[in-house]
Amino acid sequence: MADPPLHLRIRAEIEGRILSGEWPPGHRVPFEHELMRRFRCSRMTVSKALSALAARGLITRRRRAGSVVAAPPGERAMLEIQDFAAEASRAGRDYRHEVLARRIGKANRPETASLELEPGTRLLRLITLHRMDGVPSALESRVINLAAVPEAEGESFAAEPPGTWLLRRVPWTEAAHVVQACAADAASARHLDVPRGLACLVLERRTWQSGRLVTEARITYPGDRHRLVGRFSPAGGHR
Amino acid sequence: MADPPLHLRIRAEIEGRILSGEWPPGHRVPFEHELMRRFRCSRMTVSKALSALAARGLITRRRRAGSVVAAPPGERAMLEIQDFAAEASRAGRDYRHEVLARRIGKANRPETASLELEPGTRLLRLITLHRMDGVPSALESRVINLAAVPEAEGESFAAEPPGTWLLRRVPWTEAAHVVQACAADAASARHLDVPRGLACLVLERRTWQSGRLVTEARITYPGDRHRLVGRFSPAGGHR
DNA sequence: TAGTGGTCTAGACCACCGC
DNA sequence: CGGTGGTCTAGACCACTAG
Repeated sequence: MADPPLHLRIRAEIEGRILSGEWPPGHRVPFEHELMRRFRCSRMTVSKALSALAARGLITRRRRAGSVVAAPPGERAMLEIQDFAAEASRAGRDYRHEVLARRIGKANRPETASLELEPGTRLLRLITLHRMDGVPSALESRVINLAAVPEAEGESFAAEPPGTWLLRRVPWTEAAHVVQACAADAASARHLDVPRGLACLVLERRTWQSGRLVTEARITYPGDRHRLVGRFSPAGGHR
Repeated sequence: MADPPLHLRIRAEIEGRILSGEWPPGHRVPFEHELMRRFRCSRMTVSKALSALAARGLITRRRRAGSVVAAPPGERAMLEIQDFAAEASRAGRDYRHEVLARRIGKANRPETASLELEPGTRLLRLITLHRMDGVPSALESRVINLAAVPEAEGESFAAEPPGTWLLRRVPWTEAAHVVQACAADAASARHLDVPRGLACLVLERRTWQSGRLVTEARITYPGDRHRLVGRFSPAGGHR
């Protein structure tokens, strides 16, 4: 009859009271020994349930004071960023890319500042056009830190676009994103085959490994051909 | 000398090997009893460490087969969506809003379909303009499900914009977001005081409570005045 | 200072599942 | 079948901190 494990039932009960609003932020959660009595179990079991809730940010636990319902987090959006090839194959479309430019140079002044690089760091700069069924769907301008990914220097990125190549190869520990809308400039409009000035979605992504910048990408999507979407729940899961 | 708790040290060691790439996806993590011997501790302690890694999606645990390093997730962007008032106060700017339109009506056909509502559901429709230091910074078009939030019917939203009001009042369990770029239409351009056709960032957010739609908001930002930003690590934390 | 949560132990039984 | 992880117990000591 008690198919779900006890610690999950304890967790679900408290979670329900918080998410339903019955226990508002600041409300004190029962002490561990109270829950032990109520559920007739050992302290480890209630501790497991409460720790899971704390890990998800639903409650705050303090010694002596007990646990209280945490303030709800600020609003966040979790957006999926599809790999071009994966997105295309799911949609049953043909994906191709072209490397429009590829050159190696040293980080210039603004880059050393904004990317927090050592002066003189060697960078691989790439401009790549992504096509779905032959139609230009995104223009990517990317910088790869050759000090972090030396193998990239010998790579032409003809077979695999740089984003996919890096994702397979370099385990990243941190990423930052900026999303904004921009009018297509002359060069972007030409490559994407859209009118100059068209509203475009620009996604900038920087990726670090243990504090060192691996790559920065600036991807321009024609606004009417691309949407970033995501669905998730406040504490944890996305789907 | 062992200041960090043992279960955290076990977790950190395994985490390090995974994130550094030393243990690629599919690599078998040592069995619990191996870790018990290596760290000279009880099974509960190693189990706690491994469970935390599994909860973060870094490993997959299977009976009999042991634990293996999980495949890295697809790329995701976690973006902060600032509350207007909070954002303004942090930046030391003056925030105000005006409710441009407010009316109650029944869900029309496309809405019942796209929002998964019962036909005839009563909706509160709002159009709100947000200003920073007097300058229009966002135009919001919102629908509130009065079946889910009946108190909204008597609310004028003069003192507090609807997003903030709802966030304080309604605990939500699920949200979906769409971000895209659009050219400002005539009405948006007029309200936002920008040229018609300007590239704008459009954020759509739908929020549910236990499967029932609470609200849908479509917020238009002039593209040159707003950026969505976010920073996070692959397994868990954002900051 | 007393009571809370944080950590840890040394067992135990069980469900699952690859061999 | 046997070994794995999943769960749970009944204790223990300690660090922290509100009162």
